[in-house]
Amino acid sequence: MKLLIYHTDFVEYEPVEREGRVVEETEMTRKRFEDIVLILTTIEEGDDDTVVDKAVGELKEYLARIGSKRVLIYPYAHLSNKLAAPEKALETLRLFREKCKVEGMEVYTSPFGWTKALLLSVKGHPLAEQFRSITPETAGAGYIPKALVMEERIKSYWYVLTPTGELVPVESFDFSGNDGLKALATYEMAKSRAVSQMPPHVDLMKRLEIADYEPGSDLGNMRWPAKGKLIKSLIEQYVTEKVIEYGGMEIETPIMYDLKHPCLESYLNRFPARQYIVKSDEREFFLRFAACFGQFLMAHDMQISYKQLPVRLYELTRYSFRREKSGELVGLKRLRAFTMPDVHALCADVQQAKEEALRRFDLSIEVLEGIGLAKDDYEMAIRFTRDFYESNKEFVTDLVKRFGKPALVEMWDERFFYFILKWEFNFIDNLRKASALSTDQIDVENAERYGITYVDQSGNKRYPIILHCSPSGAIERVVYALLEKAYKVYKEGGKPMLPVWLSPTQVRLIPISDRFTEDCILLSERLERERIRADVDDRLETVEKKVRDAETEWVPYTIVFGKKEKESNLFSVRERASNSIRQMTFEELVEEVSSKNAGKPYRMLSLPKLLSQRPSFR
RNA sequence: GCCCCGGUAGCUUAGCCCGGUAUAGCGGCGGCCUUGUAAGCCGCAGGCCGCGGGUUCGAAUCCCGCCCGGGGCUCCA
Repeated sequence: MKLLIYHTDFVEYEPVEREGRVVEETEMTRKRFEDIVLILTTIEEGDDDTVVDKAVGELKEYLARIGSKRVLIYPYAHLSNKLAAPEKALETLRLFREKCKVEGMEVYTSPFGWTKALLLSVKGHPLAEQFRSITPETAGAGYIPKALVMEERIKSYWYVLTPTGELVPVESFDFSGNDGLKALATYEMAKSRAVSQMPPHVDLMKRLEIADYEPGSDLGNMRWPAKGKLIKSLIEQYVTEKVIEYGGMEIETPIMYDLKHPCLESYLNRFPARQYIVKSDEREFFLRFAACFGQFLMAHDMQISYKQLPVRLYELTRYSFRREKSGELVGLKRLRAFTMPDVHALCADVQQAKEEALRRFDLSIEVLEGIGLAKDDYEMAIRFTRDFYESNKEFVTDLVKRFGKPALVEMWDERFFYFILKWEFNFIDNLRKASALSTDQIDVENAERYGITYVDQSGNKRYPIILHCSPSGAIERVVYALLEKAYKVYKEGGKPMLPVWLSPTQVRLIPISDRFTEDCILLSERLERERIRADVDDRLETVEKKVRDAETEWVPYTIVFGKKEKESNLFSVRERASNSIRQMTFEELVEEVSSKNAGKPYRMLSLPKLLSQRPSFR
């Protein structure tokens, strides 16, 4: 049985002619109904009493939600290609009408067996259009992906787990001194992601020419002018280097996959209607929303011995795509196209998976630390089944102990997802909204789904456990976190800035007049040879103006260069972080900046060295 | 989809209630100043007031429709 339901302002129909041998008698007049629920009903082969009961139940529930009782039951054969025989269909339809009346609905009917002219006006609210498919087997709602049905049923139990292994129900945990965690708990448990005000990073990303909206693209697809691109590239490079150091094998895979690929179909159901679809001739492809597909398909074809485990595959996806709801997209926090480092580890068994997970946990903390986000800046959430916790308490506690702060726990009675454990680090922004940065999952399902195997000691093929980790989270989101963090500093009276290694201009040279521009250019070249990004503000502006502009650009070191500097080789270095002017030699300056760049990637400034030559991106 | 708010120069914006084709700052351009640590001075250019229609002698302003953006709600086929 199929029900296509419309909540309407009005419906009009008029019988035109008899269509089949089984026909109900009716008046040949036009009928109009105001503010009524139209139910286009198709009776299919095998529909019985239980189906009707279920349909009535669903309908009743629906009517309660929209607060209506008036229904027009309208026989409509076009929702199925396996119609019941007409006699049987009419009988079932009549039963349906009767049961609806018994349930207290105000039932109107249109005649079975007629071609009818139909005019309707559907109300514009979210529940106004509904579809139900009810079969004897399920006697349940169709058309809803399994994962979503399960998600509805999932009951979460919330706790806080302390580094000493105490598991406290969230409502009895004392959050004093753990304000960030409190914000996370509130945010998570409400399950709401909508944003109510503009977060401060949005203005910053535009003003600093880091990122901006691209009106010519879809929502959540950003443009990155030169400074932003430099910052983004540096973070990408840094994360990649750290993952390779950890043992990741960097690979690259396609961004689009066949919608009909058997392995992908069920995984796809996890995110119904959230993909971009690309049509190419007759085929349809979806744009990947994670690196999993490419890596799993690659792993499927690999020959792996137990001796090689864990095998670690790494890709930085540029991009992954998710068609997030428009209301959720603000600035860089949540995007439809994002850059995601993703490292999978294939592990022999749960024991090896746990050991590997700990390494990746430490890696994630280290990566965030290197980027400039300390443990104070984020909170941990960890999710698992009760079962897993009971038999792996020591491991779970070890994770929280390594984190060193209490963590929010979401616990389920059953395993609904493909993972048995998942943790994330959540950044809390200035609006007290949380968003996940690093994450790792222990996946016990996908190896089988994708046919990924390794050969064990006795020559048998076995399915590995797969860990899914993003050590930093989306790169764009890392930038968001850095900007939000800077704003927090500013709000508390400090000077907002990016880490020196990420600052596009690290040293700004300000010649006191154009007589010194040449000296500044030479000095900037010396700095560049030391892998320090320097530029020269050669504009015919006052020193004050140029200093001010350097400050509003968040340049970490500024040198005003004039006669004194030329003669003494001692510089007055204006340092943003300490808001002071320090006398330094060239060597001391190089030493200072280099120490902040140590262990981090370097890229040249991809902007004209002379500020007079630099166009504005906005 | 519905509700609320908005759309004026490259950017930020005044004017709108109460109709008379528009204000300022930044930025850009030109000139003066050759400058010592957060905005030097003078001048110039730049606007189909989101689009379409209506009312009116006359619309940025009032009315209707639409488009786009931000937010809320809701659905997450």
